[in-house]
Amino acid sequence: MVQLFAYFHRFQKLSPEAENAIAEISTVHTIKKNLDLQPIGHTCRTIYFINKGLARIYYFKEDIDITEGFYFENSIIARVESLFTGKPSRKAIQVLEDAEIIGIHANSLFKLYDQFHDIERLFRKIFEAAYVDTVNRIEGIQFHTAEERYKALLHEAPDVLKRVPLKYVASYLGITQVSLSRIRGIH
Amino acid sequence: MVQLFAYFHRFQKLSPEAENAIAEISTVHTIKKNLDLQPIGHTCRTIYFINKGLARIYYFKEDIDITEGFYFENSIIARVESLFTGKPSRKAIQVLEDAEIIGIHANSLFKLYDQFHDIERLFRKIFEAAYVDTVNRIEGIQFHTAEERYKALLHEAPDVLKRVPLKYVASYLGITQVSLSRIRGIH
DNA sequence: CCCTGCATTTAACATATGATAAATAATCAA
DNA sequence: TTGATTATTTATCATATGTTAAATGCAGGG
Repeated sequence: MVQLFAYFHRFQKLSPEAENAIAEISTVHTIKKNLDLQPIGHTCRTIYFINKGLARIYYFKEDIDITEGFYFENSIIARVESLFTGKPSRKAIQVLEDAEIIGIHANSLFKLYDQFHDIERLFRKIFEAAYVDTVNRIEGIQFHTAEERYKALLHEAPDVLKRVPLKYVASYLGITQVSLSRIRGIH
Repeated sequence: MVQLFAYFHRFQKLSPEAENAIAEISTVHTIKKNLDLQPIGHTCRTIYFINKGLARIYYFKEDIDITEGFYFENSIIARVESLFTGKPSRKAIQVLEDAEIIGIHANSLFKLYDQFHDIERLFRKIFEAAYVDTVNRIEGIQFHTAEERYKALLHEAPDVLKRVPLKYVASYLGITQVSLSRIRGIH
């Protein structure tokens, strides 16, 4: 849990009582490469933190596997469109390397919000930051060619290209795998 | 302010004291069509609520005007990538119809978070919902043709096409105005 | 009411990306 | 190591969207 609380601390200082309360509703999972941490069709009731490994959120659009995002060590991963609405998610979380992941039980966490103002504040800040990332990502998608998007990824998150199969990267960039391969070929 | 508090109430019940505190840091502006409510290059320190009218957030990418989003009556508008980071925004807010808008002073609001837990909770929920909208929008962009995106907009937000000049709609959809016109031509 | 300046459409051509198929390359289990 | 499976690249052709230019339509100010 050390890693998790160090991550939290960057957003918000917590009282020891608050940390304990979070620890009590959290469990550590080890999960093998390529397995789904959360399946399609179930409501998201867990917020995950990645200690070790790498995961993606994906869904199917007309039988085509589309990656919505990649998530690395020391980051939070959750299907927020389900977590914050209570609706079942059409998305799944898949682990792309053998991973160690902390799951925080969301309903219990939301109850802690009443008791610990600093916990509510912590997660407010975490999701505000994630919101900002998402807004910035739209800007990246909206008016760039596939090649520009590839180069931006190469520059901003080279780890994705080192650790993730290209077939998953292509849909993340909004193109086919064949196009991605062509773009890489040009250099 | 009635409209504003009715909107808030849909997310979170507030105490009368909390409502008063918000009212005290809020001011009503009337602003003429086509004027910028907030210019490019300044840090966002105000959260706006639209009582009447219609606005967009836009920016320039290599001299091309790009619309990031449209915002109608009874909604919140803010340049969150500046509001939540304190960095200057490369984006502006422009009013597209004569408008009446409530501005909430952000720094004062954030101070109220300490005093009124329910205000912090209110805005946590508001921005969680906005975050979900943004995540869903990425899904809409990622793997649809321009024609599909146009039809989706026609279906989900026909008001945009009725009230907004098409030149602004095109960049919102991630295409040129000529392409949009062609797509509309086919029906 | 008529200009004048924008907004929108139409047309012709250029290009990036998609689709399909086939060839290599890499991975993994036996 | 071998063979089977999966991932990636390469090639060809089709098509959607971009680019530029011109034509048409529309709105606001005098």
